[in-house]
Amino acid sequence: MIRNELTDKIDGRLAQMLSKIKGRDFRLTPQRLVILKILADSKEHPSVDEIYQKVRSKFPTTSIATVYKTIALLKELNEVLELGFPDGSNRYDGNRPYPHPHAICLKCRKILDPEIASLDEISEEMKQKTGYTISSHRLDFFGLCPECQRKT
Amino acid sequence: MIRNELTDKIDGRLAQMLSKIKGRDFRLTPQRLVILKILADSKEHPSVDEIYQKVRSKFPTTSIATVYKTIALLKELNEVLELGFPDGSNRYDGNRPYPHPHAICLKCRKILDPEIASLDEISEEMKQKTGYTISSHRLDFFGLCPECQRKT
DNA sequence: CTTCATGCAAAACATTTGCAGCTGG
DNA sequence: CCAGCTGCAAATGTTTTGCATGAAG
Repeated sequence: MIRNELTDKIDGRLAQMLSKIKGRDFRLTPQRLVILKILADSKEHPSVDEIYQKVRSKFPTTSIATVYKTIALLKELNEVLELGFPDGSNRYDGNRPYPHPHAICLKCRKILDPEIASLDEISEEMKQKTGYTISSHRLDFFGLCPECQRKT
Repeated sequence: MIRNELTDKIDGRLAQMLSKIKGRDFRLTPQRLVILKILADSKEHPSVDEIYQKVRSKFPTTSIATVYKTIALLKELNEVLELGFPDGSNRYDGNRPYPHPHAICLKCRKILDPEIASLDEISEEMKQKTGYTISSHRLDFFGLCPECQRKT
């Protein structure tokens, strides 16, 4: 069996999701399992429709309501991060379900998750200047990815 | 005539919007002027519906389509910042129509615009790590405002 | 006068909900 | 078994669009 850091991490995410599901009396249906797998390995930050199409390729009668309901469940369990956009083109990250910065290409919509230091500093400064308690954040940078820069 | 830094700034924003409007062959209707004024002085980051209600108190026959169309125009002219949220509760800032950080209360939805240093650093780090060109960003912190903390 | 803007209603979307029937545990 | 899930369709809520009428410049 082939094992490496990457597959271990994905398996870890799926296992984590499964344990949360079983923790309460939620059920593991075949459709749900497929959706969990897609999201656990969601480096491309898929949209609802992309998830829907993938599930249907395995279970053609699946309804989009099931996809939405499963995502809603995972959001409740804090096992998926929702990246909402004003135009409704929402994207989901089940691989890193906690707030983190994104680089978003305005042309091809590719999303990267770079590691950025010093976010804690800003968070602290924010607390002090506003008096708000900070429980989460959203940090997105918009521009052109290297590939789309070349094509322009 | 009473003048101070604040009213000057607001008047400045309105004047800026008006000059952009007249710059091309866009027309200045009474409804449009009211919407511009509301947005130029939008420290509360109003929603579409809040703007709609205010305009209707002055011009009762105004349609919500006109509000949407005017906002779309201002977005094109880069004279309003749209803060979109996944649940469709979008908010607008015509006072500072450029990207800047927000502190958003999860309970009462009050939004503050604190001045935060060192965002440029992060932007630079982002460029270097992703290879993206960065043309804009979005930085929101979510938590409870001081008032809602007291009530909890 | 000649566009462009308004206001209305319909359309377009994404997402949610209600419910009968199905099924995982 | 039976509570929870699925799939369908209808409902919801927001934003957009088409078009006839109205008004800014």
